[in-house]
Amino acid sequence: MKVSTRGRYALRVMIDLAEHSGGEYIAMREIAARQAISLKYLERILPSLVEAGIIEGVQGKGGGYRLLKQPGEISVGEILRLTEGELAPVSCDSCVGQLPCTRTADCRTKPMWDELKRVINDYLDSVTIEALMKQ
Amino acid sequence: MKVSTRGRYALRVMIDLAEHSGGEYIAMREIAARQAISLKYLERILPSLVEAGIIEGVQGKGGGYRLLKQPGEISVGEILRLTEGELAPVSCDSCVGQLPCTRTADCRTKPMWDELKRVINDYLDSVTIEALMKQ
DNA sequence: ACAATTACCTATTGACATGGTAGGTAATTG
DNA sequence: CAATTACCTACCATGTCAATAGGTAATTGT
Repeated sequence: MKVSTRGRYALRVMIDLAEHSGGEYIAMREIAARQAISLKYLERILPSLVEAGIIEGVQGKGGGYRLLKQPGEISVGEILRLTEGELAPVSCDSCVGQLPCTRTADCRTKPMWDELKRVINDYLDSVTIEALMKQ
Repeated sequence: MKVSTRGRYALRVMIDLAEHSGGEYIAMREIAARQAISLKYLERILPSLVEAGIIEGVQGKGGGYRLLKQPGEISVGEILRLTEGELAPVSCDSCVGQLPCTRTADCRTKPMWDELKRVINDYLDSVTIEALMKQ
């Protein structure tokens, strides 16, 4: 039941970008230094955020990254789903599709896991990067 | 962000015990067979539940396990905390104790993680074994 | 006495995920 | 020409998960 560094680092980058952006591009090297995160490691985390259209990366001298959306319009849930994968506490694919389920007692817990997933996602979707900045 | 088999198995055992108990003791071998879980593996999961006074184990012929509380008085959160450890999405001990925190941006996320933990625990504490049985 | 059963211990294994490190090429831009 | 992202491969060390295996001891009903 842990969120890994991928997701936590991504959040820190988003906050950093939001705080230091006046529209110009920010080199990832700066952020890596500021946040004390390996540049190479960050390099492997960011593409999913670019792909999703949340940030933009520009090559060349003076290039770097920039937010494409307002901090108030980016939710924590969004970032974590992109970097961590689905925020589901249990991956219960084993039951899905094959009915009747072979593990009765196990599937009796499925509605609860589904609801837990909903609770988690609802909360994380309600928090924005902007809200985090104001802490 | 996953709940491991330890917690999931423990829940299945609790449901099984609740369903098959008329006060008598149930051999763990029966449950292992019924739930298709390795007996040896179960043997290592149960002690924490015994220690917490949720179930009782009796040795000797005719012995086995039994619930010590009503299914309606045992919460899922309780079982998972005993078998999985603390249900916190982030173990942010690094900041605690040392002020001022060295990672400003990271700690800006702490209140959110705390709240997420609360949300998760609140939900899981609201669901009882009895409720699961009725699914 | 005997069989059943939990209680408790150690050790090992295979698979997988995590959290990086290292090094390179290509493309783009001021 | 230098800076910078984009994208790639490969590797590694550590830890966790999910068991498996085997044993001893203690307890209990019959």
